Amino acid sequence: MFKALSNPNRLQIFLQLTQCCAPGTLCSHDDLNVRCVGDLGSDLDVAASTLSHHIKELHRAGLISMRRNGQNVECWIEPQTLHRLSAFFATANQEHENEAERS
Amino acid sequence: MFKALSNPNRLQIFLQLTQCCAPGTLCSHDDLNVRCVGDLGSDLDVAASTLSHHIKELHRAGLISMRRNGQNVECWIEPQTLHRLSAFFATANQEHENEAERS
DNA sequence: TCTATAATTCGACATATATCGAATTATAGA
DNA sequence: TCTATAATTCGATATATGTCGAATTATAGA
Repeated sequence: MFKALSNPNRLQIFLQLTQCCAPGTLCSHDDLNVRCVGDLGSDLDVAASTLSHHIKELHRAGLISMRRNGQNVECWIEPQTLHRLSAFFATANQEHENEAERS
Repeated sequence: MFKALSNPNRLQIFLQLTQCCAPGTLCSHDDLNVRCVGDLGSDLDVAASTLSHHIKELHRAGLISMRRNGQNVECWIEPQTLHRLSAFFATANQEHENEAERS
């Protein structure tokens, strides 16, 4: 899970899929951030094979889903995993909130 | 940041420091989870040198703080970093919350 | 059916990481 | 000052990871 996000290129891909709309806004149904593999790698400067490898890692970690659509393979965030991740840190943070305030 | 959490042993150390009290409870001032290096490695089955290395990595990533106290070096969670991490995923998750509900 | 594009698989290789043991440093206490 | 304990540093090493290019597969369209 964290291993999948530990590589800068993979984190970048993850972020691109996460930030589908303006921060704080809910993604509308048809505004879903579905991007094809090539698109995700367009500003990444890695070979296609490397890109494919990273996408696969993110998928294996359960962070993204993918589906072939013609020549393209579309990717999107796996919302449940994102939710679990969010809940995990929220819980951890709650216990330490009073400490953070103190500085 | 995520690289620091990507190693199972380091994640374990991080979790030990995070879970200072019952989930959902606020750590009281004097209940702060401060643990010395050796203590953190006691159920980890790695050499002292390896443990030291991992602690250093967590520190370099800003996830923990440390201070020498006599023979021991005490470690604790860096609450600000935990807060930022929590906020990051909370924001990301908010945009995808409606998707998660759909399944 | 042929061609172009998107993506994946595979093998090779350089670099990064995790790990250890030995030596060293810091400190407490006898 | 000597000894024991906690921790760190250092060098060595095995394994994991990121990367590439070439070959392959999947699909759309001419």
